[in-house]
Amino acid sequence: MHHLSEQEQIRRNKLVELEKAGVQPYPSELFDVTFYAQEILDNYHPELNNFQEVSLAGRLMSVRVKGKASFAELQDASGRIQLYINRDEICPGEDKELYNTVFKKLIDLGDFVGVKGHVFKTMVGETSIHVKELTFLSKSLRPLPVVKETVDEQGNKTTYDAFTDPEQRYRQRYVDLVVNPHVREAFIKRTQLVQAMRNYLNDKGYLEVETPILQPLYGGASARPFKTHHNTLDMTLYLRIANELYLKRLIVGGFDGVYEFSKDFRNEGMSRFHNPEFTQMELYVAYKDYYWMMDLVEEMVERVALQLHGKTEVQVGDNLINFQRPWQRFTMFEAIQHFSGVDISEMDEAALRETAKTLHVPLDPSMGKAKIIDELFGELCEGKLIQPTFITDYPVEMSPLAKKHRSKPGMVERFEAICNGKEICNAFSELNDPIDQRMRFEEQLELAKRGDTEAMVLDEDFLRALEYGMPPTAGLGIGIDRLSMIMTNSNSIQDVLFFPQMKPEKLETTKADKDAAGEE
RNA sequence: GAUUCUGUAGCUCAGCUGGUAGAGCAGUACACUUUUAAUGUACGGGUCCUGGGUUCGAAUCCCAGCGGGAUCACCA
Repeated sequence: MHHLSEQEQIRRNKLVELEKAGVQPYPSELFDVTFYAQEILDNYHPELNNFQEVSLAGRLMSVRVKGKASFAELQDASGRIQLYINRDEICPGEDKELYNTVFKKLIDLGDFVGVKGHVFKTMVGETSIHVKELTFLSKSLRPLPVVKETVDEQGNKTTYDAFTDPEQRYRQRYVDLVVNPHVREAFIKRTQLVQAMRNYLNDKGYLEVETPILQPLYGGASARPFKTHHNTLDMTLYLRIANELYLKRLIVGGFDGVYEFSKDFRNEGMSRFHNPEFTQMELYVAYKDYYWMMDLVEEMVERVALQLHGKTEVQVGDNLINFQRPWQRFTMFEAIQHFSGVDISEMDEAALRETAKTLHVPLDPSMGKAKIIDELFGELCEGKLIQPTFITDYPVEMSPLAKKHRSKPGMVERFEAICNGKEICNAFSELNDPIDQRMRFEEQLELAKRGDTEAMVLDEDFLRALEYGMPPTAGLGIGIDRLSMIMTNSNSIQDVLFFPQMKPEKLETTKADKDAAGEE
């Protein structure tokens, strides 16, 4: 138990006083809610005389006592609406305790109440609930930050004492959500984004599936995994870094379109674009290739933008991004030529190194040809690609699960979509030649031997599946957090994750902490 | 991981070249029956992130640590 502040102690005292006054601070029975605040604000018209019997519940966010009548604001899941509470209306008889003691003394900002009454407009024109019945629903023992707002004649909002400290906002997201309505909006948009994608994929007839998160071998991406241990089996398990290899097994098994929204885990650095656990949507469709998949991505993302914003344009920082089809398409070489003026498509490693030097792109001596090309692209192009753009045809060395290009030696049939200077998806014609796949895995093993901690591991069972035969397949991975950042104009991944990963704060040690420590 | 900024009341913040800690909101008490950042009067509230050091004296200066933000590097 932490040390109680003066205000917390006062609220605890009020809890006792409420019970003495015969008011349950945490009643059990349901409270029947018939309307949301926003519905009333949107649809109430005095001449229609509508909303004459309403029942709402929520948190009291402000109270202005004016003697025997008071104004308060009730915040429910939809928004805020003003309450008008008149002493003699909620206390029709001789006993005025509900108003004088319970409402005026024992109810605090943040407490949950239910109200019944009718809607009207005050003299200054504010749509309000004329409260006839006030029901106490739940006591709040900690004071919430009090954020105030004014709106001038032009409709410009000025906020006072906004709750802005990022650390507190992320650690106590519940508080952030209560007092910062824009935060709630961003998360609703994220959910709508996922729903729009799911609806799109379901309309196409693809099957949403679930594959293991705890895996004996990790694969499908180049990344370091989290490692854990299963006690009964006494074996090491890894948290998945991607779901690619399991989904392809399902294509082998005869499903011809499968997708999964998956939490993946990568044991790597954190930044405003990286959280240790993040969400991807991966999709695999049989008998298709990467050109087909590009069309799908365009259509799906355009549809997401339309569903979230009602238009294909989305403001992201200083950029207005337009998701309308078709998107620009560049091969990697074309993109580099476009932004640097240099055609590197026929260059060997030495010439590439020379080019990098003249373009001031720093290189590491250990980098091979493919890595240099990737570096050139990353340095010269990626940040400049603001409008959604497909970059196609990557060096084979960097894509061990992608099919070799049908006509360009040394390349694979792969594309990424870049938007606002960042990758939002990665896709390819899937490698389904089991002999080629085995060789690619073996090359990864070589990389690992040379110290590459992110090299892929060889998955015998996956190869066995491929040997039974997998149809030509197009595969896609799309970063949901990244796409959410764009669609909600968020500058940090922490703004699209309810509970971003943080170092533990100093709270009193709990029993669970001690147990966990004891087991190590 | 590097650089840099930052940590003071429940919240948002001031606190200068070191001298017993301040404001607004929130809280408490009183007044006020259509107010709206309600208003008026009075009052209470602090581990100045933690630990060392310098000093007669540290929120302030120095060192170390912890948390957070931003930028950069690796990665989705």
